[in-house]
Amino acid sequence: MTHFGPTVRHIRETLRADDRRFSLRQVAHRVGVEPAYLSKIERGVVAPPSEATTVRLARELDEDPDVFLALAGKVSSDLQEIIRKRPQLFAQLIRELKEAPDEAVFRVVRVVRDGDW
Amino acid sequence: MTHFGPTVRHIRETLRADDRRFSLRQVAHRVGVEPAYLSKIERGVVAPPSEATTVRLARELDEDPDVFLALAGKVSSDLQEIIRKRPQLFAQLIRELKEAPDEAVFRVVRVVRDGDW
DNA sequence: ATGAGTGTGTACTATGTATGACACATTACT
DNA sequence: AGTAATGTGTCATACATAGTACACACTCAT
Repeated sequence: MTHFGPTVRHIRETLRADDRRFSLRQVAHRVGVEPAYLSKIERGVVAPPSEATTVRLARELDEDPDVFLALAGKVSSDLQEIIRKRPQLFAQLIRELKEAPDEAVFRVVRVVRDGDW
Repeated sequence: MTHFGPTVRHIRETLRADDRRFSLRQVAHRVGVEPAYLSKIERGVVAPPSEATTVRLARELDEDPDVFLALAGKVSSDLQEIIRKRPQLFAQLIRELKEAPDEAVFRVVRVVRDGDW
């Protein structure tokens, strides 16, 4: 959808600059997919991989899994599960925060984290 | 996954008690699917339908689409899109609220709604 | 008793998702 | 120069998703 493949490639090549262990083949091997497949992913020849593979790839490249999933057009299944347990409550909250500036959302996070519930 | 089919059947049959227009066939027709398919859905013979069909079904039965989607094991794509635009922020918020009691989440909703952002 | 309306079984299909396997040409070391 | 490692093209596949189409048997109101 967005830039998933090229972004992955860029990050990997940056890491590779000072560590030869970040060749496509070696990363593919550690992530547990075929090199040809990772090659296609990075060039956007195929759609981004499954959630599980995306997360392993993120970890391997030391990136935030939620960000990688977002780039891949997905939302972590554990977040989805939380929402599904109280759909009305979370739907309302998330839609309410749609237009709110980052700072406002973050303030809410802090309120919740430090709150006395 | 959960009770999607049987729940739909129960709701439809309740509506049907005082309105014959809520037969399986007629609802299927208005929703835009084959009767045989809706029959299988209600009995759980097949998985819940697509997001679009689930929402049309919810509307037809006068139920909350987000709740129906949750029963179907899904999360509305518009919510997912909101999350994907700021994955770290929303991931943090949602995980933080995972264990919070309903009242606490609702208080947050109110704070946001009435807030001066 | 009959014709309309009802729910369901069986069979089929089209498209998408998520990869694997292998061979090949190029480039990088030693 | 020769070997090792690298990225990629082509082909194939297994499974999931999201339904349609048709025929059949039953019920129910007229």
